[in-house]
Amino acid sequence: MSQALCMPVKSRPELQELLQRHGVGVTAQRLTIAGLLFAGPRHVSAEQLLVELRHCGQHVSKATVYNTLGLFSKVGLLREVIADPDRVFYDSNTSTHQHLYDPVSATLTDIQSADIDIRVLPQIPAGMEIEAIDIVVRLRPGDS
Amino acid sequence: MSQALCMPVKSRPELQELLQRHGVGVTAQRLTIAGLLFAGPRHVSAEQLLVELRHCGQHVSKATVYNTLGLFSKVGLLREVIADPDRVFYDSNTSTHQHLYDPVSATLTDIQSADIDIRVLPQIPAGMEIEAIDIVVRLRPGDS
DNA sequence: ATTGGTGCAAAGGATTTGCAGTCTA
DNA sequence: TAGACTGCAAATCCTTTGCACCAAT
Repeated sequence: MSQALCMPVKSRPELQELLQRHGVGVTAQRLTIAGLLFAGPRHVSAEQLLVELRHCGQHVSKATVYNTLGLFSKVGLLREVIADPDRVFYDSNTSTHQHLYDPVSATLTDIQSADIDIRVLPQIPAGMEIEAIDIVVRLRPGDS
Repeated sequence: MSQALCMPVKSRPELQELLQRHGVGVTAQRLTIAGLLFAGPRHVSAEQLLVELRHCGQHVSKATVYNTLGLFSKVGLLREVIADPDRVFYDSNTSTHQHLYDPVSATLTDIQSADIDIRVLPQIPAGMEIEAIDIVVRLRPGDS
């Protein structure tokens, strides 16, 4: 993680606006986390984020990391990705796209929308509607 | 769960063959579990299966349920479905198909292959190959 | 002052593991 | 009998919660 991502929080008014626009109260911890996540497209688990924060010398408690990731997801700043039974990943790219998953390195990668073409028209049970269509292409080490 | 599924295990030689064919040692507990799962297409979590076993008056320990589901998945008798961060589902239908997931009732439903059309051609990282393509259509209560 | 947010530690729930006893082949 | 399998409980790991303290309105 580059040093730039550890930059002090006050110098980033655009992050404050981002949180406010989503109805999220602005706090130092949330700005720090936002600074790490919204610097670009990222796929992180709570544990990974916690480690990054420690590397930056920032102290945010584990509970706050979980609460913040959950909150950000709820308001649409993040997208939860369920690809591994052992941990939830959070994707800072909330636009519609799909994923490649390598269970060995526990790494998610985006699939470019040009590389995937889905048409789903299942019968949805009465009173239900589609919330999302999640595709995970699971990888394994090649034969070669 | 119908009474028939709780039927004694010894009277079902086809299940013994099924396990043997997959290189799995035959034991009473595995036959009991197989009897419940392979009576038809099913989507169960470990906890649900444990409850069913109790209803049948069969006693299988929690550890054995987990171990057996893991073993059956490894040898291809079951397919793991990662749709909910809180529990793994096991699908007794191992042929290629996809799922609808209702988080409210924690219920998985098959999507008929006629109702879905996918074309994926992502760039796979060198030395990797596709293990599986998993699609989960996530449902929510309708607006109506 | 009141409300919301944070930290810490404890609680929770799913899954795994260690080990002694039991069953299969 | 030797190796595999099971049960039970304890241990783990991820995540949530309870509660006292701090910050902002």
